[in-house]
Amino acid sequence: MSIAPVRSVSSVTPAPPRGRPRPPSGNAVTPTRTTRTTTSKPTTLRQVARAADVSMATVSRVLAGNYPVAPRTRQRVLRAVQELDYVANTHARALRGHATPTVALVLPDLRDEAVARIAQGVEEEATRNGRSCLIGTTRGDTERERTVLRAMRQNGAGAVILIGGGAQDPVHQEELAAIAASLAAAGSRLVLCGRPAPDDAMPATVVEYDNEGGAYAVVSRLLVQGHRRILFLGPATGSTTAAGRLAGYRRALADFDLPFRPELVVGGGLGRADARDRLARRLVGGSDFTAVFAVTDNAASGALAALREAGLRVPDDVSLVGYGDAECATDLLPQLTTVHVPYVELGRTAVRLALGLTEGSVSAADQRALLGTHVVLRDSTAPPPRRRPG
Amino acid sequence: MSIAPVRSVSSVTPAPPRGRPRPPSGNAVTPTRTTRTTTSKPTTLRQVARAADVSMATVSRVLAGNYPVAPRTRQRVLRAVQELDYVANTHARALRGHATPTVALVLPDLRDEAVARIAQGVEEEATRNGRSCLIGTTRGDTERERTVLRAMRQNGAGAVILIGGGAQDPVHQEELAAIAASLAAAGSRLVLCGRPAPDDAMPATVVEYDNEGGAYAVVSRLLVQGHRRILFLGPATGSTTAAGRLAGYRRALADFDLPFRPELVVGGGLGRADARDRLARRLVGGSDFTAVFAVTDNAASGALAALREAGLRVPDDVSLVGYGDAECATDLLPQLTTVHVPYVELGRTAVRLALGLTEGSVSAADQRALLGTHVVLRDSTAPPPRRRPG
DNA sequence: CTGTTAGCGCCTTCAT
DNA sequence: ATGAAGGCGCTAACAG
Repeated sequence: MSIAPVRSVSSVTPAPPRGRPRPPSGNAVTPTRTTRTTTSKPTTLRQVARAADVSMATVSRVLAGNYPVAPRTRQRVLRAVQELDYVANTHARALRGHATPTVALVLPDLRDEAVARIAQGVEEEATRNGRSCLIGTTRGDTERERTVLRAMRQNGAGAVILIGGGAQDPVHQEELAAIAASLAAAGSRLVLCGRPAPDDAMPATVVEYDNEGGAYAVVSRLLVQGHRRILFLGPATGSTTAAGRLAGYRRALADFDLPFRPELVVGGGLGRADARDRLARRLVGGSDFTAVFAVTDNAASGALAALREAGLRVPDDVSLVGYGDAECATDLLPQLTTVHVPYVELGRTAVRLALGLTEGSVSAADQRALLGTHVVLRDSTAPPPRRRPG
Repeated sequence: MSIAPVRSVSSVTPAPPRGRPRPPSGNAVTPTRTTRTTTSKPTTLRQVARAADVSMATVSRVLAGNYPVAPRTRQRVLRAVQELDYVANTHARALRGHATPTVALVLPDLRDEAVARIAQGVEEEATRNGRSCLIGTTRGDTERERTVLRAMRQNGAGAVILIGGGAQDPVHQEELAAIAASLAAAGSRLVLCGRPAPDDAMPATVVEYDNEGGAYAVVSRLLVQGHRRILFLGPATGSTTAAGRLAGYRRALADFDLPFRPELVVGGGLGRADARDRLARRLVGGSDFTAVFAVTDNAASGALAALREAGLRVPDDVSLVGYGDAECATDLLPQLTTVHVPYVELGRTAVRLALGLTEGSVSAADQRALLGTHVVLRDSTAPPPRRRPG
């Protein structure tokens, strides 16, 4: 309910320049630092060479360290490098063939917890392999997605990892396939991460997690505890993610010889507010279920609120499970039983596959990885009460 | 309590190569796509020129579009470009002076919600200005921080934005200052984001938010409601962030002519678990306060759990406020009154300052921006009960 | 309108 | 052990 009223307290303050003028700063910050205050262009190899009174080749060799150089010359060069604060120009180096291929990461929005986790994994594994990591966001806009992907390709990314490119739009899929092909032709590679492969013909590596299996496991858990009427809270269609979870739900029911009851599918979105509203409406006439399987932890959070408002205790009256093992899962009271998704590892794996670092790797052609999920048992489930509440 | 037991459900599956061999795929993905299946090097301008039977300069001009070219030739060139799937080499272009300077982003961990928000802001503003965005994580390791910063500098970043470089270590600060100077000398710039300037002599731009003011505002709010004994839940020292919030708390008290009572400072960390434990212990002998100011929303979440376990209702018995306006603030029941921090805008501003895009900008030297915070009123506060509970 | 030429900064043979 | 020279792919003068 209460959409937060907002009270402005302090306002934006484009601050004045620092109060006191920078003091002369008695000791130089770094002994060897010269006073190069002018905003100038970076030092070049040639300048270093001149300063050290050697040829450019020698400087290069000293820096590369893969060739014998007289100790005395080396010292001189090194000092000049220090003195001039020389740093090699990456572009020139790349041009010469010594490129450090970049790993490009394209994602909808970093504020999404799952996305952020994958991104963290990607970045870690990328730098672990000496690659730097370029990032671009799309806000879920398919057109922007293509633009960004192309930009990444142009930037010479050695691999492009796409998170959440699961748009159903067939046109977009074709474009994506074209980009993937183009990338492949340039010796790079497209990796789809965290979403099932959209098209079997797309020349892309796919890294996904056992979405359906996780749903199956957590619903089975409820069934084993004795629950027979389990609400599915979330969209039955639309996102492939939700569809997969529904599939797992249904398979679990089938394994227990229980019929699938469409009236136990509530629908709605993946978010908290929607879940809360939908469930609250569903609860007006009392509850005809003993457990709720929410498609996401956020939805579960909403469900918890709705249940509580309806006077139902969790897990005493109704059991509740979520999906994703988000931070909020442990913030809830009771702490939420949920399905853990190895997002960070997903990102790591994506990079490994993209770089061809997988042991026992298959052909250089398309590959695929499926990471396991597992149930995290917390406090939101219990056997169903003797008598149905409500 | 219940540290989640973990049940492994499905395991890691290095999947076999795709089942059916790629079908001939009746229609080519893209009409103009030629079959370049070999993982080769990207097409060069020269190849395009040869294919179109023109000089390299002409191709360049067609692509740049800033020079008249005969329509017929233009067509030929364009087709060749399509045909060969040509993409300009960024490095070569950069070398020639047409560099699109990169914005580098250095941060401890993307999984942190606040960090992710800042990062999102940085990325948005960077691409909005035609810059690509390089990212590197440090895990809070100061040495790694320096390494990453230097790497960014070497990568030719046009600006480097550092999130959370608030380590107290003076040695690190000096190193940082040196890097900042080096960056400045190369025509780039270091922007410290979301943390107060560590050293007044550091040649860096600083973007921060009104940390102390937010604390002052939210505590004032409690005081206005009639609360007189307000618990400060969080570290009193150590992090500058917490220190600033404590300062705001104290100033609010002072403005109400109330003494600062050290026994109302609970201590602990910024996280949820610690807050919960500390507060629970504090509550054994009953509560001697009517409100709690938690330094972070996570801490507030922990506090809520502890209060509930102690049989105290929020806000009926005890009011609770947090800081940061995290996602979880609305997930809690009751929804948490907290201080909103404009993290995304912080990131945006950092980029704008870094790129010198601020209107009415000051000298090119150090600048500083202070963004306002504001209280978000939700449901976790109320006037204190008549009689002190407990 | 188009082609030729000369580098951007670096690395790497090839000569000394 | 060091220097000179050529070229990575591209663009911007300068000719035609």
